[in-house]
Amino acid sequence: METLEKYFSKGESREEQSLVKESEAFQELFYKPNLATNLTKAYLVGAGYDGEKHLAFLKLYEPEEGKIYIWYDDSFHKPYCFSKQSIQELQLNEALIKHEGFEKFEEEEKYDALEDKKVKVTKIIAKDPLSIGGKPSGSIRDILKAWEADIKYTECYIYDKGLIPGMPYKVENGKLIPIEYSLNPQILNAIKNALKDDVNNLDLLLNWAKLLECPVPKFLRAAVDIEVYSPIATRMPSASEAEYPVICASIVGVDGEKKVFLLKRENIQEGDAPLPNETKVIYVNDERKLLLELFKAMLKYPFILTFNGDDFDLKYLYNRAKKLGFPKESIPIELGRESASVIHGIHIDLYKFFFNRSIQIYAFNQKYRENTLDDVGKALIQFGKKEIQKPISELTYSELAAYCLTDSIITLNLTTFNDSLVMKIIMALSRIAVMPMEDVSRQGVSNWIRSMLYNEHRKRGYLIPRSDDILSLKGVTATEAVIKGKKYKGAIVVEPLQGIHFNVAVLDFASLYPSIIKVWNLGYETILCPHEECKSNKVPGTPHWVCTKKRALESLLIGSLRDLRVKWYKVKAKDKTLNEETRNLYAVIQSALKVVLNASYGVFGAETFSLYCPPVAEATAAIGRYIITKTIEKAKELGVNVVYGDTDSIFLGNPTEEQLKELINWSKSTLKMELEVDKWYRYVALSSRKKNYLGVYKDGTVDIKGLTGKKRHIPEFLKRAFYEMIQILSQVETKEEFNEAKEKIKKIVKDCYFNLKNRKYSLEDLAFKIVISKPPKGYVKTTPQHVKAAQLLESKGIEIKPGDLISFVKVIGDLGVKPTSLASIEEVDTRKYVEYIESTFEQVLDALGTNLSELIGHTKLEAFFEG
DNA sequence: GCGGACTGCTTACCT
DNA sequence: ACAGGTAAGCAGTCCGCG
Repeated sequence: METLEKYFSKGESREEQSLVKESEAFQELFYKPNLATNLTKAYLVGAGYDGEKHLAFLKLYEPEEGKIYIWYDDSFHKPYCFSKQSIQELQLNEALIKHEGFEKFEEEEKYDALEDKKVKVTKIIAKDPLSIGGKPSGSIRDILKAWEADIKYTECYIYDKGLIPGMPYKVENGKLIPIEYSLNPQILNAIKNALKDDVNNLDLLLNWAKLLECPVPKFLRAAVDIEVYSPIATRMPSASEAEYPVICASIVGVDGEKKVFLLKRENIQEGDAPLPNETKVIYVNDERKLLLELFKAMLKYPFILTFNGDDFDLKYLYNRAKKLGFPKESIPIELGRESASVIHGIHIDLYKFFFNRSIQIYAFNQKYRENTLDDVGKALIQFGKKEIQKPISELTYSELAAYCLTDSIITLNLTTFNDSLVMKIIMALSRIAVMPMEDVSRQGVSNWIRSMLYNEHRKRGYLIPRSDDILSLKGVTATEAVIKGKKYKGAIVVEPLQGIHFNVAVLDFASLYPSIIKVWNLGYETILCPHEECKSNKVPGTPHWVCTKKRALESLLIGSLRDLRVKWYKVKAKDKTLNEETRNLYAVIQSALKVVLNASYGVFGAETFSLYCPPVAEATAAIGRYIITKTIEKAKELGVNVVYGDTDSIFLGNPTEEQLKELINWSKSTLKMELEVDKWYRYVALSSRKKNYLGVYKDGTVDIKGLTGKKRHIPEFLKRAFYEMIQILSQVETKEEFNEAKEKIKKIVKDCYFNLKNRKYSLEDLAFKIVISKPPKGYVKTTPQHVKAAQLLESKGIEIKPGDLISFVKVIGDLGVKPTSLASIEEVDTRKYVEYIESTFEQVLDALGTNLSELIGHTKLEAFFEG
């Protein structure tokens, strides 16, 4: 049996016994920033505002030393906003003139894109950011109609100085100088060549390429995790109260350092849970010492990673340290309203990053479904949380250490796997969004796009429009949505032609909506523009028109990013002549671009987007409908059988190469849209349902879309039976072979039914697993089954939070359901499960031109087997 | 008082 | 806090029924 002895660093642990004089110990933690006076190469990773010095500052990361340097603004840049009133008029505004934060006026000329004309504006300069906006009342933006008054000051600073977060800079005698990155001539030529069709915005495009191709440094980082004592096992201690002691903390560095700090408590056994070899286990008698040592260890790493550190770990540490009498300056943590930062560097909360829906779907292809460290870890690095059988507070020292350490290891590894993929994505997004890493990793895609567009406005001297002005000028939609309560009509789904179709080509438009925004010049300034002569340039299917005189910034930016992704990064990511590392890099960039592009249409229809402009979104969707409709017409004209289509794709039954070529060329020349062959199926099984099909590729791999058997809430036993059926269908090559397949499917259904009736399946197999999206009390209109189950769990004292996965089985009785953990196999309502078997299989049999009753010869499974 | 038709709610999915 | 469209199952309501 191994004991913890070997992990002890004997000397250190003796030292722990006698606490150094406290004040001296705290002194060690007092943060002394490294000031940037001369640096040869450092990356811009953060920005802030120093309230005492009244100066903006930047955080520059020097990767050779692994240190962060602080650089203070040397231009006396001040926060400001704009007014359309003249200085003379504003002079009469007493509240403004006498405002304690007001400094001075300056006259400026800006381009007002909403009106398409130059405007004279007055720049109202303030002494500090809060005076512009942010005070509970009486900020300058509250006393008059102001423009650009709700941009975060650090962002404002970054845009004005032309800085790009994530890019390298040097400092010479205190002066900050960008390090120009130039593309190597070979790459430059290759890009030019790939994009030769789009010469008009080549410069913009090459500028993006420079940002994206510029190498990313290695980040000296460590993951931190803590465990807190809790008197009630099922309850998470509150981070704002920080009532209970931190009993364990771990820190795992990318340099291999692994430390676990354990608080000595009474009646806790050492235990014999194994730990990784180089782990340093440090026991302390005093919780203050534990925090002190952890803080000291954190200070060595400029980048601190956590999983939910904003809301828990760092928040808890900060509040706990204060409670234990730490002087404020000795706590290397600062709490914001919704985040926690580390004073000496950068804190990245990976929970926030992985929780981001766009990241989850487009960057990681829905590989993880729940937003727990366990689920994300298992999905991305095949490494889940340590399983524990007891509450945290009852674990032995070694179990606790192993548990806590594992969390930090997973957290760190989530940023190291695949050649630090996650760090690279964050850097790429940081550069595209012109937003520091800490913000980009916490905020959603609509804020990234906002920041990208704001920066471009500033760069070009555009006045950033107020949301209410956009809305009052261009807030109206003209189409009616199919779904009640939606703002406008969306995409078309083609009625599927039920049955089996062999040799089906699936064509789709590459990035349809971004292409539309590019080709049709869509943006808040060009839709419903003020020019009489543009009014005839109508968006099909709507009364809206689009400007013919000015190019919209959105169209320009989204268009160039789209071209770069489709024609360069996507192609290079698949280029087998490149080595794996290079290909990977291209893949990372293309997926970051994908995340941004996929949202670029939706944001215009999202009220929370600061450039919200519903007719832009409506026009995009309308043009999409026009394009797919015209394409289907053309295909039919060419004599091709269109069997299905959805939004940007059409499924063509057995087309000739000639027909495909003609259709693709027609699309390019007539619609200005790039249509391409995306997939080629050996056969597709279409039921009568939309968004619901099974496609088998020539090599036998299968695409399953929308079928019940694939949905993640369905019981495991049914999923297994479903996939057995898929396995059989994947082997079918010809029409004739379906008969044989049907026989095999019949057997699967039969087996499934008998196992169910004879209660051969475990409760786990029978469990439905449904996410509860609100707290159980939040369901006032109806009480769905998973909520009933959740209520039962709550009555047993189990905490249920939004986002939890509720596992329940269907049972006989009034409620009809029970949580899996509280049910027994005898009370299972098999009839309900039989209905599920029926409907799951019917979906596929429907497409095969048969059904269960035909297959089995009876109308109901039950009747057939019982009879 | 009960069952069928209907609407609305909720979740999971597709593009 | 990116959008709209679709499938499925269940909850709840209304209506007819001497």
